[in-house]
Amino acid sequence: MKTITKRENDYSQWYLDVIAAADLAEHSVVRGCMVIKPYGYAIWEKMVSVIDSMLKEKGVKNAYFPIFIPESFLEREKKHVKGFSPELAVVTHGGGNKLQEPLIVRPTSETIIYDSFSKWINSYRDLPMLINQWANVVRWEMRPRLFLRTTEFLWQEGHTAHVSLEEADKYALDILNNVYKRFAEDYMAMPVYTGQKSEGEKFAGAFKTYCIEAMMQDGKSLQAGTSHNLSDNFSKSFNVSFLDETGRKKNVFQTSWGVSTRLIGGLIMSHSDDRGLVLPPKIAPIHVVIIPVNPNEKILDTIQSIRQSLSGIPVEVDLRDNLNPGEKYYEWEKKGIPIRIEIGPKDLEKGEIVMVRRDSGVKKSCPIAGVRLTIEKTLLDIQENLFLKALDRRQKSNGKADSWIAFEQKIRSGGYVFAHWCEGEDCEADIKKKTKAVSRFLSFDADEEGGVHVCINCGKNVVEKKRWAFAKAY
RNA sequence: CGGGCUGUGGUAUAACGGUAUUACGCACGCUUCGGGUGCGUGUAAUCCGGGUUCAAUUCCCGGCAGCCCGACCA
Repeated sequence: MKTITKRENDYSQWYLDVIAAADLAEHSVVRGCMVIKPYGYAIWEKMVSVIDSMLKEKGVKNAYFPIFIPESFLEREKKHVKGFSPELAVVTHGGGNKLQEPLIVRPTSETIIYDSFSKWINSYRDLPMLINQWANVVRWEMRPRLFLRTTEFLWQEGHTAHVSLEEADKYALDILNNVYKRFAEDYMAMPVYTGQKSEGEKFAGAFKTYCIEAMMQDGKSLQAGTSHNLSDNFSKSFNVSFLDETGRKKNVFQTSWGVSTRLIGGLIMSHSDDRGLVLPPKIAPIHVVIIPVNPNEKILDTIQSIRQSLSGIPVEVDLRDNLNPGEKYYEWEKKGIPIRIEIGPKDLEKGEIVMVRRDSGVKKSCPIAGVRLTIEKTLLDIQENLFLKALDRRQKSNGKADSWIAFEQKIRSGGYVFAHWCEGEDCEADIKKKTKAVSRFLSFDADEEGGVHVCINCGKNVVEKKRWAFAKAY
């Protein structure tokens, strides 16, 4: 079996090793695509079910739209098509004939959904319209990376229409803060910053792009989710309009927002160690694995009763007789199962089991009688511990810079660097060229600083009182 | 798409241009079982297409794919 070891220079290899060892996914024969294996998919299903119910609580309805988008649809919004055209997969033939108009395999569904919106929305009474789609999309990226950037990926894309720009903006932020941030932090135990993207990093066609952004263990930042205020950019080109209370025709204001299978990449990069994956309980498909040691009938009976007392908690009992206990320990550790229970003759004599935590590796005996309570408490504790560990790591790698020299140095050592910046697109490109880092966000939580500030790179006077976050990114 | 490295059973590896090595895995049997038991028997491979050669895993060209570095990005 592969030994997983994190080294500075082949972090990517470590990441791939974790994916392989945990049996999450593998490369497909199709360039840039991946096969998500059952265990990896179970994690995705868990994410889907949580996010889906959070969205439904907000009144969002699920729907489904075609995978094919007529080329002319994409061309209606100029910035949109310009942003996406380099990475489109195009279908030119169907039924053995050349198509009159090429069909694009959706890279995102704004255009085809807004075509429907234009038919569905007539009155202010139809608003807000809140639609979500769970789907696959295709973007022909230059450099694919399992989970983080694959040619085809799974996601949810939400699309809403509102009566005013203010309402749309509020909604985009509501999803960001109350769905995405909450999911990332409370379920994935992955601390995120919320903020706004720079002009250069904005979604193609958006008025404003908001994001949640997480710091990975190797000091790079991952955009884990985005929410866009599209203003009326798309509704103008797709003629999505309504009559208001006074009978006046107006264009709607729209939002779109999405998270993808990239979240799984974020999960791996946030918590995994040299033994493999580490899953926060709220995402783990299995919470507890029970491994009998030298099992006899009595032990099997005890396991049955423990299992019953744990009803409602997903438990797996590993009864395979062709493996040693030790081999099983390694295997389940690689898969990131939060708690392992060992039970053998010696434990049974004492009326105890051995409980081992995946996050800390701490091993301890506890009485069978109170096992449910202990497990429940430990699961909560693991969930919290993983979040705090990740938060602590982020805090330690954070830095501030007030001079270019300090900026360059801090970028090199990884983590976020907070600095004053002029927000110029050319300036951003220049910073990227010099340091490989880009602006990640203007944090909503950042403090406004008084006094006069100059741009970290070009030295121009800066109006914005908050510092931008810069980092290398995926 | 540019620069670098690489492509051999399921995985990891070996082979001066000459019968494709070894380990793990997998299957079966026995043996073990508190952190990767031991033994035996089996199973299975040169990315694709050209070229040079009596002979190509090895040399050359092209393609495809992976990894790293740029540009792109959820």
